[in-house]
Amino acid sequence: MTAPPVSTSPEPSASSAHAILDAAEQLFAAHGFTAVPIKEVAAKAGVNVALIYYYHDSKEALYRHVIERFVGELVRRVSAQLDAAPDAEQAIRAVTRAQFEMLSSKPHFPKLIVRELVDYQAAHAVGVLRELGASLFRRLAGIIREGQARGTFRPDLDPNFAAFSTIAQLPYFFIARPALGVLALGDARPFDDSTAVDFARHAGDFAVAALRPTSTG
Amino acid sequence: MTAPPVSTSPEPSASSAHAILDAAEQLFAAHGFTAVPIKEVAAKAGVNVALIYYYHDSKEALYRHVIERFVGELVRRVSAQLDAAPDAEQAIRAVTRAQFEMLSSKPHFPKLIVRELVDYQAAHAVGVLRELGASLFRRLAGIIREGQARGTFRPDLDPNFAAFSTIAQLPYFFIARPALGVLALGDARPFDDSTAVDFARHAGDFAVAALRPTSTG
DNA sequence: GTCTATAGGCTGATAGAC
DNA sequence: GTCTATCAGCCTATAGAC
Repeated sequence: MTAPPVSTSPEPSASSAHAILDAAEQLFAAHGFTAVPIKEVAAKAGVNVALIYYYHDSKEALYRHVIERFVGELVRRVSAQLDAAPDAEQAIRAVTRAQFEMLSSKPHFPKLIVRELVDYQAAHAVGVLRELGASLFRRLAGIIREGQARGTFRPDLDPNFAAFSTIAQLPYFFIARPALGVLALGDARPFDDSTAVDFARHAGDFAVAALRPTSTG
Repeated sequence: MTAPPVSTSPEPSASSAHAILDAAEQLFAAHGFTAVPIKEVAAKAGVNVALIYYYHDSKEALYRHVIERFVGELVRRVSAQLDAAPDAEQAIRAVTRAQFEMLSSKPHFPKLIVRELVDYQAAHAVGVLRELGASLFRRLAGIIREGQARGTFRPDLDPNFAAFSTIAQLPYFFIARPALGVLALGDARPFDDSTAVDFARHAGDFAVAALRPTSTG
């Protein structure tokens, strides 16, 4: 999870390349693409501005590379969790758990994703989103559909919609987190980490509860 | 809902003031605060740049005024829907319905809200968010808590969390909408309006299903 | 209230030395 | 690979005429 020690003989530069991507990822997530001058990326990465243009054709290309890198990691992590789930209900919980691990280990991820979604019209990451969709979203929807066929899940919910309602909870929680203290408590203090842990468990519970057949019908 | 005809005798300027706010609202939502030059706001509003500084102290002040205006309207609309709901289950559906009406009548709203949330740390709208929280979120959580006390809702879910899971669905749907076609269908074409109507109904169903007691426990 | 004209700073990007 | 030096353009904001 931490940056691995890089081979020091032929390409002593690879660490700079990583540093640039890391700095850009954090800054773009925190303040947005246009709000961050490359000068600032360079400063945070501890390199010169010109070096960024050595690795990337333009500021926008840098942004695209950042998006591609982190969406790739997101796909890998969640896929691994899904592979290990024994049944449909466990799979639902596995998805929210994987989301939580991802979001809390890299707290700026949801911001980046959401910024990308909001700016989508103008945007960069279509190919990368297609990959994300194929490997994750459709897989989750398929699991729900299967559960419905076997009778463990209620049949009246649309599987695509249910999948979306399931995955929407945690990203939106992390985005809204700074405002949540105000919303729920009338207080400016943001929720602490244990609240996030609790909400992650809740998100699994909520989705499973929605998918189970009801007594009242 | 449309701009009301303004008194034309003493202040013929009020229409310019409105035009500026309208233009800024749309542009900031579509492209973000830093990405939009005031020059562009002026052009879209059909006025001169200097006039914007006549009404607003700075670009950031203009942004704050935009946020305050539309959050006020959001609060008013959702409150009205909640007032009319006869019972807890209807109230849940009323919230998602009000969200849907708001979001589809002003499609750029969720973008603005989310941008504001993402940029929150640096941010502007604390007071306005507190108002939103008091009148809407806590009211919804209270309704859920009441339903639990009466036995119509399952008691094991946290009322605040359940309220959040409920309201997260629709904003996130509208934000992710341009990507949804890709996610679900592997196709770049975005969902049409009837899909949004269907999802709004689903969001109510999903939340109510999650809150009802289950047969399996 | 509304405009024209303009200042001054910062930004993305490149050329070229090492 | 990495840096120094530099430019042209755009951006926020103001002064002042009408």
